[in-house]
Amino acid sequence: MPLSTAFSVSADRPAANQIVERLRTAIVRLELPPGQMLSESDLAERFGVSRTPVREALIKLAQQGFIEVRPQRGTFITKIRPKELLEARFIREAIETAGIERIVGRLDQATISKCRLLLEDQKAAASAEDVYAFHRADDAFHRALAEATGFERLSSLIEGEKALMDRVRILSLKTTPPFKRLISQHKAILDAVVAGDRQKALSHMRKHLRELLTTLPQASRDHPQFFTETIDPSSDWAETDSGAPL
Amino acid sequence: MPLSTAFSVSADRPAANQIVERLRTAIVRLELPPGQMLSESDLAERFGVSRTPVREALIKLAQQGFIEVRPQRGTFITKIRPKELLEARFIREAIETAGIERIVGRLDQATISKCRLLLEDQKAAASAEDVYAFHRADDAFHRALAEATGFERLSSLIEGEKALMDRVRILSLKTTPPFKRLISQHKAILDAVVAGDRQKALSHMRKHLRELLTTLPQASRDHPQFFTETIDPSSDWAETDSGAPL
DNA sequence: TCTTGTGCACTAGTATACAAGTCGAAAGAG
DNA sequence: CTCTTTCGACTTGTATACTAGTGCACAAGA
Repeated sequence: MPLSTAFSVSADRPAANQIVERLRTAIVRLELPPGQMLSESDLAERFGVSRTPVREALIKLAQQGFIEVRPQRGTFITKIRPKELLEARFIREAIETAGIERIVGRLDQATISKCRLLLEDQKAAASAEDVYAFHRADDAFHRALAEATGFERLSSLIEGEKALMDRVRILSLKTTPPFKRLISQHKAILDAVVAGDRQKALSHMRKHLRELLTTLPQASRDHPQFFTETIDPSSDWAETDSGAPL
Repeated sequence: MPLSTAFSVSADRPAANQIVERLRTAIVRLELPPGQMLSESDLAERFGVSRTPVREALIKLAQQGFIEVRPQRGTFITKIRPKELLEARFIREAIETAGIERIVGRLDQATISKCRLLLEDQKAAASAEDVYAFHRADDAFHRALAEATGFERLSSLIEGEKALMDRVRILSLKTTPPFKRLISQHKAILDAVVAGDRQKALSHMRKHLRELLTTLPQASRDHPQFFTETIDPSSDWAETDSGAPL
């Protein structure tokens, strides 16, 4: 979403929700760069609505950590905070491995088929070099596994943590997309879960998650304006996982 | 907060935030009963402000899961959903045990002192039979351990999950407060963490968390109007933990 | 040149008015 | 009595106007 683009909202559902979705997508895709200031009145004009629904959308996005409202000063796209991403990874490892524990060897056939289909989607997106399609399929794969636990909020929680990491993921997918590696990791996780091999499933999931931010130091140096700080790859920034053995 | 009470907000900080805090406290303490309808205009009148800040407060509370907005119909305090509580417990077990893994044997002296002080607070509150004071000290204890991981969002995440369980906790604390049991569990967790006994610390934390909802079936039968469904204690409702051994 | 003040253009926060949908009670027809 | 219809009193959603605070440009003074 270039900063000058005009959008319109449909009348059949609340404008605020539509604005949330559009802005969130634009933020995650870095079309709205971190640090960028947002003007409520400007957004209202571009969306063709009044300030009220825009404000309500911004409140929601602020609670999700995507924007920061500084009273009487302005509203800004949050810069990427490496420490926050490491936390998100930690939290995801804790939750997603707990989820694995719960579903290993107990996946129903429908979920297995769904996951295998999503793996095909990922392969297709990788061949087409469609970063966003791959991204969507990746999300859906993790969500499918989370939903298989029978816990509804689990997937939305994971999605929230994922979203925080998405901007860096987009950066790295654009430069050096490790499509094949990610796909094979997903396949390994799924196979182990289906086979009921608890240790293997856990270890694959842990490895998968711990690798997600390997591009963080490089990205923070390539785009320092997007980050609150740059990360020195030689430092101990990676020593933030659970410490559990793979 | 009885339904007819009038409140006022101070002018030195955003009204919406003050309203969020007041309503949240009232909801958690069941002063605003689950299922109760809230009127924006009524709240505005009682707080002495216009509908706008009230609406913004309600949006935030809705995102936190405390209220539900049904367009053109009304805004309601959410009823307690047992399944949601079991999820919250599952998530807490995943996250808090991961936190324990990270801090076991590595607590600094300041944190240790702080935690011991909070244990004293809990004892004092138990003696005084002050449910809310105990509740606050309990929150602070878990938060202190979470913050010791060095991860800032961890404690706020835990607090969110705790808050969902708080209404049931308040119910059980009011009828049969297991103060002493909770305190000794806290002490056992802390001692094991300080001593660096990983297995013991994990097992104590797991046990502590899994016991938190033992009063859920009783509470759901005593106050069915607060719940979306009642829980049969003989059912397998408890079989929702991670399955990890104690 | 540097400092200081002053005003203007911006910001978010709040108040108020109106629009659009929902539900129930009362009125009227059979 | 029963069913139907209509009207009105609610609800949340949105638009608009106003308030109060921030910061920057720019001019006036040393």
